[in-house]
Amino acid sequence: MRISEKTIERLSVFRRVLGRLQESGVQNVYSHELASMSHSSPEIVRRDLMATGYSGSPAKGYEVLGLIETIDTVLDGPVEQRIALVGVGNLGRAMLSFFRGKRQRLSIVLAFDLNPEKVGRVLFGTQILPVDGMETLLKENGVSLGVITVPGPAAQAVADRLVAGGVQGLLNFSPTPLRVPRDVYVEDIDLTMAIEKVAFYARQRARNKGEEA
Amino acid sequence: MRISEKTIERLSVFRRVLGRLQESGVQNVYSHELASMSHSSPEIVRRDLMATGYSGSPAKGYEVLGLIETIDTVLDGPVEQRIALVGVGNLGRAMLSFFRGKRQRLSIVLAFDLNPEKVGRVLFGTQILPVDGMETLLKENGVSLGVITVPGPAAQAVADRLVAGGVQGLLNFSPTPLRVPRDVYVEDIDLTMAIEKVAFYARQRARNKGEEA
DNA sequence: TAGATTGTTAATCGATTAACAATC
DNA sequence: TAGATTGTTAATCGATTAACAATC
Repeated sequence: MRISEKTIERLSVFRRVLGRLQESGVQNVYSHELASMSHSSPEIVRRDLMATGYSGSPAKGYEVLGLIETIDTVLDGPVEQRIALVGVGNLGRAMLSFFRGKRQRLSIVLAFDLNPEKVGRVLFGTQILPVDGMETLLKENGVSLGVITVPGPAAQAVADRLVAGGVQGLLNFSPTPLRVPRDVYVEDIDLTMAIEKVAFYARQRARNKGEEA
Repeated sequence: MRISEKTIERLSVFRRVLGRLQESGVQNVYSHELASMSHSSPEIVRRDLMATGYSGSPAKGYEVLGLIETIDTVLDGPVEQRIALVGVGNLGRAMLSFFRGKRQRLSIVLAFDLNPEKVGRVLFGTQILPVDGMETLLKENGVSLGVITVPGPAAQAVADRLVAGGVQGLLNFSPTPLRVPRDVYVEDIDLTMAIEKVAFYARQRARNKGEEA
């Protein structure tokens, strides 16, 4: 079963909505309900849920609990995946606090920083390590994912070391497009771009609105 | 001229690459060069640049300086847009430091926080304000964009107040899908989702690799 | 002029939407 | 049974890719 990138993103949103439903004691949910709660369309919901292999019933819709388990299997996977974070600035700290205990099989186990003053401190349960023996530590700890929260100019060097340490996926917050081997997956989150995009569309909508009136 | 969402994203990446080229004293650049430096294809680059209305020449490619000016006109727009940030946690601080003086016509002018201990402090040149009179302050300062960096449960209430204050675009870092009027643009950045996506694809690629061998 | 690159048009691809039979 | 929703197939839409004439 091939699951598209967009489907993965939406499953993650559905998962969160389902979590809230479960807390509220809701046992079943229809596609159109899930759609309206997650800014999607019923068709999309049905299609995405089908992709996970989970089936609903025409009478009761989808079982919340079963669906959560199925989505978790898809998103989290059967094996544990360990994450290393490089760059304990504001953004790095945000990621550490965000991710503490969020997912069972997905956790940040190592945090690195170049600054000697930060090294040795413990932040959100994770000790900050020096970048010196990074490759060895990554391998020893079986780290397979990396989060890059260093300033732009340092990003490529960090990526190279993470890859050398055996990392298979990267979450890159630097604005630098990274060069990595083909079999390494990179997800870029460009904060500057995001706000520029918001600015552009807000402006455009305001203009359209003005033209309508 | 209608510019697609993806084109806007890529223009932002091109803009950054062009900035580095300019610093290096490069005056002209070909589509295939820009493509390889920004993880794109020459066709995409040509198409996106055409959308901005800027023309290259077969002999020299695109003028770096002229292109930068054109992209800035598209991304930044002709008028100043002011941003308010709500939630001065780790992520909020990261955004404040990130954005300080990055763009001429795009700046975070107000920062709000619920915590009385944080209120009054000055962070990265911005004074932290209480949420009490938010709507009035937003209007007085002509704020048109909002950045939401509060925990999930508080996000909807914050969005409502920002919209009431006249904001036309939101950058939402909370995992809560926001309900806003149609004419307000919302860009969601879901950090948990991002890392789940990386985990999923890294796992998938590792598996594909194993199957090939 | 020759060669590479540009702007432009046509073909392909994938994702979304619409339509409909199957199911509880 | 009737009605709403599901899984499935066909049609639409948009973006990417490929092909090619125009240009320096």
